[in-house]
Amino acid sequence: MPKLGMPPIRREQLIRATLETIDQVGLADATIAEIAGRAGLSAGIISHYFGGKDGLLNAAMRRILRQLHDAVAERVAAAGESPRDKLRAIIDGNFDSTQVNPAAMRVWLTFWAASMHDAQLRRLQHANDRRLQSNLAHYFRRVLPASEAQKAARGLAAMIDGLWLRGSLAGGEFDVARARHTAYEYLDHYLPKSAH
Amino acid sequence: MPKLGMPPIRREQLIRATLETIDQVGLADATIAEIAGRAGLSAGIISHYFGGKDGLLNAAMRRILRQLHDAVAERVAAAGESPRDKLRAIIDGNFDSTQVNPAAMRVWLTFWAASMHDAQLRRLQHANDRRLQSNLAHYFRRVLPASEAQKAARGLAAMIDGLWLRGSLAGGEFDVARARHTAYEYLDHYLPKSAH
Amino acid sequence: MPKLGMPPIRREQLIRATLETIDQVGLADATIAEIAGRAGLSAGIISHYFGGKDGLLNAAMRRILRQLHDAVAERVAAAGESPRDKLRAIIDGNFDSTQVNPAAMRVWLTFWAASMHDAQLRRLQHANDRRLQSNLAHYFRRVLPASEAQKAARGLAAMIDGLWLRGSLAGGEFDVARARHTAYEYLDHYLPKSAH
Amino acid sequence: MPKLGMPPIRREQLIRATLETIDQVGLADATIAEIAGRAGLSAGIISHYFGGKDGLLNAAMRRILRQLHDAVAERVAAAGESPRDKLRAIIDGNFDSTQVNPAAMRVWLTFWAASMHDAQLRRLQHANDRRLQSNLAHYFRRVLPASEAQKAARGLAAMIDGLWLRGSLAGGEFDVARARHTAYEYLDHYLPKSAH
DNA sequence: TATGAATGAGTGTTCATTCAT
DNA sequence: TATGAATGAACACTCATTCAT
Repeated sequence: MPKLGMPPIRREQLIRATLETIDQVGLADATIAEIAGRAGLSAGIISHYFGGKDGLLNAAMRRILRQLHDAVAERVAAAGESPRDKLRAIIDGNFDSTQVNPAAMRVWLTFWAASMHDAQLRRLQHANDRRLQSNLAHYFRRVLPASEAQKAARGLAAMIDGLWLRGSLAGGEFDVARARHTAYEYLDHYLPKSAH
Repeated sequence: MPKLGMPPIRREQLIRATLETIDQVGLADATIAEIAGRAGLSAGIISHYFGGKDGLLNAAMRRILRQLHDAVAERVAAAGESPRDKLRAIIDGNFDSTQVNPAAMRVWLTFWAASMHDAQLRRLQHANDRRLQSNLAHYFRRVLPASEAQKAARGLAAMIDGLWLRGSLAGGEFDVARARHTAYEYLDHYLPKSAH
Repeated sequence: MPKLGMPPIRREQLIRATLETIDQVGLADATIAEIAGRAGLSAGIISHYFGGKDGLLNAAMRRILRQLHDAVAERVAAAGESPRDKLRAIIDGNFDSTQVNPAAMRVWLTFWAASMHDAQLRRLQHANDRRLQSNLAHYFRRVLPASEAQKAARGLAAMIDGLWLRGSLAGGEFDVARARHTAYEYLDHYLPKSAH
Repeated sequence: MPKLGMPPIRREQLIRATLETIDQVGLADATIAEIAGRAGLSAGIISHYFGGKDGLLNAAMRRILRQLHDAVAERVAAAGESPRDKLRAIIDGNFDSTQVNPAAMRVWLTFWAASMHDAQLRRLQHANDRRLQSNLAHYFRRVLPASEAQKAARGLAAMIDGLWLRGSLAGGEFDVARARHTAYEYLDHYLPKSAH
């Protein structure tokens, strides 16, 4: 049916329905019938577009990783040129409102847990981890020796993820201001005074 | 031959097998056949002793919560009488080696994610949260006004859980010394100088 | 349910139901629900006993191969000691009434066609082919040089299978007497006069 | 642009793709997507031209029956006028190279098996059987009394099909010369000496 | 004429649960 | 007390078919 250009629309619908379903009923109850139903489509179409449920979950996880990446990239692009500005932009991107709302965090934690026993999801997770760290290390290297920069990047990455997860555990609203403040302090502790 | 006293032994076997299974293959693949197999028992017995899979998972979660509780209680009992000693004992108990090894943390995170969409597990989770907080508040109240004590307890509880989860994310060994140090600092920040 | 000794009975029931189903509705419509229904059992039990549909079909094909083997072995054991007697017994076994009734032949032809595109079934088919031929060659070698024996065995095997299939195509009753007569003539043509 | 004359071309493409698919992957895996893909067309078109998959399979079987019919008719037309020449021509047509190559035989056997449980295909099969036999009987009647002619036709038809199937079972090259020789002998056995 | 998006019935399989022993 | 045979609902997936364009 020459309703051309449907594929990207359908994929989008299905990925959104997947994230919504995981948020609301959890991964264990996220059957393809449930997901397709929320998307207003039939179950069969999931295999048609994503090759199967695994493909859809994979695409859904990629989606939230990409949203995070985009949120960070935007802020970094808009930031000033100093390493400190760039690093603060990375922090801000990670605490973007698209990332720290309750629904997103529930989905994140779900994928996190799932990735512990699913090779494909773990790969995505690790790629994301590495990207955050190398991104941080890139800017630290401008003002710190290589080994110091690595250490600082590792520490800040852990702090960001830690604050992040601490937020998802709290259940209530994520206190962005406070998380940002904590991360900023951590950052300044590693930056040479001259770079402040 | 009735084999008196079998029930507690069987329950123990099955709960251990459940935790081991969740650690190794994940909750999604933790079928009762798999669990019973690891326990060296038949699948049917799970319904016999726990009323069903849900009952077993519930019991397994209670088990790890109780282990945490015991680890804390022991330390508190052995600690000095000052609020600071007691509060440090609570922190130490939470970072006990039975709690921060990779397997235990994997299971914890799994239950954490599951409790987001399972009413029974959520209840256990919340009860545990409240217990930690009221425990902390109890000792804070000895040296702080009620409202201050509440706030301090809430903050320290979040810090403990946060450090804890940050550790499970890191994947490697949990740095107990550092986590304890961070929590101690947080604690001293809230305690009046006179209580140090 | 300690109704001990059920497995072999169930397997038997299911294999019989499979052959009956293939005979009556064909392989394409031989769903596990249909088969299990004819056996008076639930569909799930097939995976339980045979690991899946493939396993059951495999077992069913093995069954008819084994029945053929047994029919031949019995006749050979009861036959006189001369190569001619043994070879005639092999022929007779292949045209045993358990093998040449319409239902059996329909199932045979079905498996034959299926084995053209199914690796597992083809393996069974070939193993059976080789067994028939080596069985024939064994007796031919007593009165013929090796290479001659091979050729004779190859020829007689083809003749047996050919008559057999010709029968299944005819649709009506298999004319055992005529098939046997034809095969005997073929046999005598290869045997040295002294061996008649 | 209506592209006049497309229908017959499309039908041809699809029938060929069907036979090719059945040869290579078997009837069970001959999905319409697979067939349409081999034809370089979309899946929907099959229902358009053949009303559905059944219609296509029907047409494909008709095709191979017609190819056989044509091969026979050609030879009969070119043959001498004696019954013996005509009958030999019918035999030759059945062992035409278009009929006895491995691919054609695999498809034949597949349809054969399928026709055992599919009313439509069985009808085609029987019509073909009857045509062969009445064709043979027609020429036998010139030199034999009616009842004798029927019997001879039935025998020769069975022999032809039998040799044919025996060939498809052998797996290797079909020995046309030998099959023809066997059928000729059978034929001469029934023909009155004067008709040789 | 031909497409390809979409459906939904049907399939094999898994698995928690039941129950006779 | 404990088994393991058996069930049946739920699942992901396949595929012939339909239909708007």
